[in-house]
Amino acid sequence: MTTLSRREREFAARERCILDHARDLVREVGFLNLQMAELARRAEYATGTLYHHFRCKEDILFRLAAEGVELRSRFFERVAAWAACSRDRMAGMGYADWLLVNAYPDHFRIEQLAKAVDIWDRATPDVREAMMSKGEGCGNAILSVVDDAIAAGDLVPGTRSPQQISFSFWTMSAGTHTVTHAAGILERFEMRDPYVILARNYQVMLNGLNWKPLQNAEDDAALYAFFDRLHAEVFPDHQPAHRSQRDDSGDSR
Amino acid sequence: MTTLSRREREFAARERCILDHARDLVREVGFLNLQMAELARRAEYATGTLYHHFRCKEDILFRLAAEGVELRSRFFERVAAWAACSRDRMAGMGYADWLLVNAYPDHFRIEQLAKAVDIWDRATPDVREAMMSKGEGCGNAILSVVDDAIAAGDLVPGTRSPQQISFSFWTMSAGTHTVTHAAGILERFEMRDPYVILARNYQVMLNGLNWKPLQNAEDDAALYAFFDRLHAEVFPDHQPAHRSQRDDSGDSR
DNA sequence: TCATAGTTAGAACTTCGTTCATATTTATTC
DNA sequence: GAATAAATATGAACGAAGTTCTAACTATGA
Repeated sequence: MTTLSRREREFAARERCILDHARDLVREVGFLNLQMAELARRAEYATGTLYHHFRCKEDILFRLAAEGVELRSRFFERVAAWAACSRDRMAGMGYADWLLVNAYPDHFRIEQLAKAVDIWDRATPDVREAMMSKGEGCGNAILSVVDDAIAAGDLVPGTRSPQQISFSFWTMSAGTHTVTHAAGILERFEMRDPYVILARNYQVMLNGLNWKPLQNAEDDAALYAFFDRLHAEVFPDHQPAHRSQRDDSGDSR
Repeated sequence: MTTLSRREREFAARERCILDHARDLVREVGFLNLQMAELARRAEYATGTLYHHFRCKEDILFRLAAEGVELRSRFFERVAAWAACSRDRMAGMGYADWLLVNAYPDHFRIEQLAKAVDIWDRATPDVREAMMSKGEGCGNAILSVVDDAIAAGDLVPGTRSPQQISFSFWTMSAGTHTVTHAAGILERFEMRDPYVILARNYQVMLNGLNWKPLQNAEDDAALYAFFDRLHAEVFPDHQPAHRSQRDDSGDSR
């Protein structure tokens, strides 16, 4: 029993080691340029050993993607459970995504590549499934906020389903990631702090949906105060994503 | 002179042939699974011949992407030149994107893959640059509508730059594409007609920005009337992207 | 008809992802 | 504690696919 679990521990540790080195390598050279032999060399194992842990190269990518997706679910769930009005909680989702970008700067590219059909098809179905299921928390968290808003009377859904309302915010976040991380875009279309703009867009969208309490979407001071409050109350254990307005320390991507 | 231009014509025709077959193959098996030898076989040329036209596999992808990007620019420019109020022209951009999806159903995946860093880095810089420059019309068209709106007094930019306002709509469109085309997403999160939702989101965002004339974002009849008008006046030469409300023919997505 | 330039062909080369037979380590039994 | 068996690690070898190279071919012009 003890011996078995020790083996399991060692196996898990080795897997962790491989994944860590894989993450580094993906960041350095990209997934397509990642060589299994080089990964094995860095992790100090033989190439064959890698295949005792992962059935193919793509599975490694999916395992990396799963880690980011899971963290995002945790972040979203924290925001959904925040003791704040429904509007602030929805606005907080955009910020949570921003935090994730800081925690795993290259996560978006990994996730995007994993979901590109070409690579999707090559991965093992159960590894793929595991990655997707880690993301279920995200959708549920957002949906719960919409439901709360409707129940509290902050939002009148009208002809829209809660799913459709969630979809709206989802596309804004996904699009901001896409445009921000796509090669050669931001350089051309000069755009600073895309995630601040995303937060503003959330406010505009919330106002457009008549999601109470309405707020002046032009008020940057209020927006940064919101960031400060959200960070202090929900993510005190993380570096803030935003640079506080009166403080020039901190990082903003 | 004549001989030279005939040669050039033949060369161009061959290139066209290769690109057409490449587009088919990408649709069928994906870009990563596209084999140069198979492409050569289909186009009825030798593999070596392909390399007289394209320096590497990735360049083929970028050439395909460029065609879609160029068409989108043309679509956006048409909408920008439409004799309609600034708000309708901005709302029309979302519809133009939808038309593009119908014209080149697999374009988004191609463009997304091309812009993934891994592949981006492998392509020849000038082919990459050519693709990007085809897209300049898009940004300019959107920006011109924002500028017109401000000039006409339909929109008060406040603290936002015209670029930032364009960015908002851009992220919504890009995000809708991302979510719609990513493998395994829509199947899970059941969502019909994502581009209709995108159009609604445009209306919500326009209202949130207080972009005049304000419109009831719940009014689907008005939305479909807008689709009909836009299609009739700007894209009479294309199949409509939407299914008309009283007519069940036509395609949606 | 011959020389030249451009084009095509597909075999050979190269670079990986993956596999597999062998070596090694660990666990069990006498 | 040595011997056997099972599990695991190893890296050379394999095979698939992108790219290159050179010999053969075609068309043009003198």
